[in-house]
This record gives sequence, C-alpha cells and structure tokens, in this order.
Amino acid sequence: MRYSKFFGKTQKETPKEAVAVSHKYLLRAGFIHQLAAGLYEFLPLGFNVLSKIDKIIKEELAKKGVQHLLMPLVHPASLWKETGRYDKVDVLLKFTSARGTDCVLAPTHEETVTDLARKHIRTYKDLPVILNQNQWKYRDEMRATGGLLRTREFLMQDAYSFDRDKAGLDISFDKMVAAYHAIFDRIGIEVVVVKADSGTMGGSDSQEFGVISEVGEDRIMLCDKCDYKANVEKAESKFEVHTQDKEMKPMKKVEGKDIIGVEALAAHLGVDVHSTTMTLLFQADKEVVAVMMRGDYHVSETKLRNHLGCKNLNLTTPEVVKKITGAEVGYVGPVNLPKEIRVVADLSCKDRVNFEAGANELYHHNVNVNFERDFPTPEFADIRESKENDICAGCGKGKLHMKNSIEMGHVFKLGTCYAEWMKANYVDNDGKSKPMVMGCYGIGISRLIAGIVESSHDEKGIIWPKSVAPFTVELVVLGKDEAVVKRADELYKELLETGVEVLYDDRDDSAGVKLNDADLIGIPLRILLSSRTLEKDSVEWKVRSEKEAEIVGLKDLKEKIAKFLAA
RNA sequence: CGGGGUGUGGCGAAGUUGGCUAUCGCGCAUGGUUUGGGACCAUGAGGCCCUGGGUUCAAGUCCCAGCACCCCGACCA
Repeated sequence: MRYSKFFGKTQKETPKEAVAVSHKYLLRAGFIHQLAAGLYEFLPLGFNVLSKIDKIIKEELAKKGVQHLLMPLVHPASLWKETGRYDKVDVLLKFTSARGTDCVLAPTHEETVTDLARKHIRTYKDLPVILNQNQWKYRDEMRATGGLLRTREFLMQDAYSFDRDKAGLDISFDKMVAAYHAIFDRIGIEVVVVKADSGTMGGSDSQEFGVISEVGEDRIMLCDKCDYKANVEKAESKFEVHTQDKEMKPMKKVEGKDIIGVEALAAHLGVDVHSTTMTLLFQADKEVVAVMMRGDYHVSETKLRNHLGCKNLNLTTPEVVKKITGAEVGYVGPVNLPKEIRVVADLSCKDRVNFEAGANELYHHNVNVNFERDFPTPEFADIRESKENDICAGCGKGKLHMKNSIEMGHVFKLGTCYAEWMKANYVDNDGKSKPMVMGCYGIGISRLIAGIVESSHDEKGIIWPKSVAPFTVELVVLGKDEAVVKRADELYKELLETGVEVLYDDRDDSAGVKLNDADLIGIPLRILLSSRTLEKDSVEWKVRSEKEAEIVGLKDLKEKIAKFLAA
C-alpha cells in the first residue's frame, strides 16, 4: 500500500482526551478514531491488526478441535429472561425493535449458545464440544476509559464448552488454557495467569490472563519467592500475628469524638493499629451482616460475598446503621449488637485479647474487648484483602507484591447453572437426562490491541510484534531524485510479488517527517532507499525494536527479508 | 449514577471589565527554494465560536435550559 493514498494519516499532536500511552499512539498513528464515548472506528491500520489477531486466535483454537460459528448481536429479551440475567446485568442495553419486540444487544453469548446446545445436542455421543465465535459485544458501561482499554462496543473471542460431566469440563478447560497460552505466545505478548473470582458469572474455577501494566484496572498479587499469583479479590495471605496480653482486662468505654480513621484512633487511645477493629454493616441480599476486620486490614468484598453465598453485597446506609446500633457510622462494634445480626470476623481478629472496637454509642469506643466474655464468639473466615508485603499463603515465605494488570482473557468453569436455567440436557448412556456441564472462555480482542501497545512501545511510538503488525515491512524512499524514486517503485512491486505486506511511504516529505511517522506507526522492519544508499546499490535496514541500522545490498534484500519473517 | 471540568477551522490552543473584520501554532492547497530525524519563503482555502432560549444598542464573552466529551469515584456478565 502506498502511504500517499493511505486512509488515516498520522497526526503530530496528541488529542487531549488521551491519557494512556496506547490510546495516544493508536490515535496519533491513525489506527483508530473515536466516534463517541467508548465507541471506536478501526481505521485500515487498526483493522489490519484486529484481523491478524482474529486469525491467530481462530487458528490456535481450531488446532484444539474448537469449532467456529457466529451468533447474532441482537437477542430477544425473552432468552435473557430465562436465565434471569435480563434484570441482573446492568450493562445490558435493552431496546424495543420497530416491530415492538423487546431486544437486548448482546454483552456476552451464554444464552444464545446454550439455546443452540439444547436444540442440537441430544446424546452423550454429541459431547464434548467446544464452540467459538469472534463477535462484537456491547456493554453499556457507566464509564468508558483509556481508548481501547475499556470500550462499550468491542470485539471478543468467546468460546463455550459442553461436557458430560465435571471431569470432561476439566479436560476442555485445560485444552482452552493451553490454547490461550499458544495464542499469547504466538502474538508475542507476556501474560500473567492469576486465580480470579468468577463474579456474577456463576461457576467455580476461574483464571484471568493479564498483561502487567500501570494503566491496568485489575490489581493482582504476585509472590516474590514462589509462583503464587492471584487477583487481589481472591489472593490469600498470612496476616501478621502480634503478641497478646495473657489476662483479660476489664472492658472500658472511652470517648473519641471526631477521631477519623484507625491511625488517629489508635493514637488517640494509645493502642496499636492492629488492636483496633473496624466493624462494618453489610446488606447481603435481604440480610444485614456485621463484619469485623482488624484495623490494619481491609475487607475483600469478593471474599465476603463468596463466604456468605449472597448475590448482592453493599455497605448499608447510615440510616440502617443508626437504626441497628443506635450510633453513627464509625462507632459500630460487636458488643450489644441485636442478637439476630449475623457477625462474621476475619481470621486476623481471632485469638486477640483486649482489643478495641466501636461501642455502638455516638463518639464512644470500647477498649479491652474480648470474645465470649463481652459478646458471643462470631464465625471466622478469610475475608481480608491482601496487601503489599503480606506473607504469601502459597509458600509461606515470600512476600506478596501488588501489580496492575490489564485483563486480556478470562476462563470460567460454569458448571451446570446455565444448562439448568435453560434446560439444556442430554441423554447419558444410562438413559437418563442430565444437564450439560459448561465452561466459557473469552479474550477481548480490541482490548488486546491496547495491551500489546502498552507493553511494547518506546518514546517514539509503537513497536508491533511481527505476528500482529499491520504491515511487516515499511519501505521509505527519501528525496525526489528520479532514479531513486524509480528504484523504490520497482522494489515496492518486487516485494509485493513475494507476498510481503508492505507499506510504501512514497510521500514527498522530509526525512524527519517520514522517519518519525515510521517510528510512530511501529512496523517491525523499515527499509530505506535514498540517493546515498542507491549509490552503493543498497538500502538501509532497520528493525523497529533495535537501535542500530545496517546497510544491506539490494541483491541480498529479498533473501534477508524472508529470513527476517521466518525468524 | 454522584462530584469536577471542557466545548472556538482537521489537531492543539488564545480571546481582558461584553465593543471594530474572531487570533496564533500545527496541518491542508498552490508556486518556488530545500531534502538522512518533524526545512524555508510567498500566496491561499477553510468558522452556525456545541445547540436552543434570554439579557443588551451590541454576546465567543453574561444568564437559563439542553446536548456532547473528558477526569475522579461508584459500577464493570
């Protein structure tokens, strides 16, 4: 392609809305254009990259026996009512068709694929099967950010496995995990796999594939000694154990008006932060639950939600706090709570003696509080969010460190929940009808583009891995000299004939403009022809990811390119 | 959805207590001189100053309403 005729040129100045590096470069280099908040057009450069990734994914999945299909983006609302997700998924865009049918724009395709399965799979002989599509998704997020990092409409690879039983699911799941590693390896991007929460997807096991990056919205914990990795929501760690008093002291009520925060409170009371207690009231579905957390830790709402087995979990309103405890937020404690309130304490609270807690009385705290003597011993559970430098629960030696990560892919073992909601059954070899066991597997393809740029760029622009670059070679001609331009035109045609994807910068612009644009766009190999190189019957050879350029004879060029591409 | 901010040629910006023909840089077009890291000169094109109301002799500027976008937070199968 001749760059002079190419649609979507570079721009020198960064549009002000862009903050993330990938967003800046992708906009400036002409890969994408923003239509509206969270909605992007893929220009020819961007579309090329998208297509490359799309192809790699499909090929790698096919190798594992995955079958490709395509399902609609518009779904009848009735299907979503079957699983109950019509009212539960709040990013769901609902609309009424011109004919008056209630519809949704698909944020994911469990409903449609399960519908297909129940209509086409009859016996255990039809199982296992894994179906995949690379299809657009629409999620009406409250807020889109960071260019392609979080959009409302995005291309997603989503696969769904159907098995006879849990053992079969494990095999399908492992197959997909292996395929994902093959995909990311082939693209040439380093991913970190962490244990994650399955969220409202339901199901048990879940893993996230992420790229470590400061702009990532996910927080993951990595152990510096072993290979333990987990999403912060899920990460398990050992808490610090402090020596405790041998004897219980009498409980005492102390005033602490306008003392905000555990640090200030600990200082005010003259106690250690770890002996203070945050008591929080959560609305867990219909029940109010009191949660005790040691002052130096925070509650992981994910862990708490999983422990309680509830769907919705939120802090209660200040009105509810007042009604239940008689005090304001900030002075809640376990002592004298109404008997019917369930109390869950984090494991870090266990075995403490003479600790502090709110007194359920405005401006007052209790010190020297003790379990059993002052209030019934609550249930204990790990509901603590791990923090930087916590001791790893995996090896018990290393420290956990927090990193931000961009979630690229997510795999879930769904189990039978969708099959049960939608009656997707098969007849097993014992003649009995059983629900299919499902898994689902997704990669955000458009987000992956941003992830690649985030992890592969320099101060001049993007550095595309060969596997997904929009073109593999950029041919640059410098100067207007007729002989040079003529030779460059010829070379361009020769390269095209060998099947190399070439972007030919034939513009009548200065060297600075063209070289800077080439750096920005980030095509892996740059071949430059000028009167200077032509004199020596050669070209300049510059690999984008390397610092130094070299001179290569024109007659050796094609062979060298072939070698470069094969490497 | 709560809080904050911004809307001025394609991009980035300036525009004072309301006051003359809306300004600058980049980009674009034409001609010329240049040509290995964002060249120079000359000429030129390109504007519903987000939209709609209002105040005023006079509105890009003030007031009201709306729309869009951005940032922080909540949300994110």
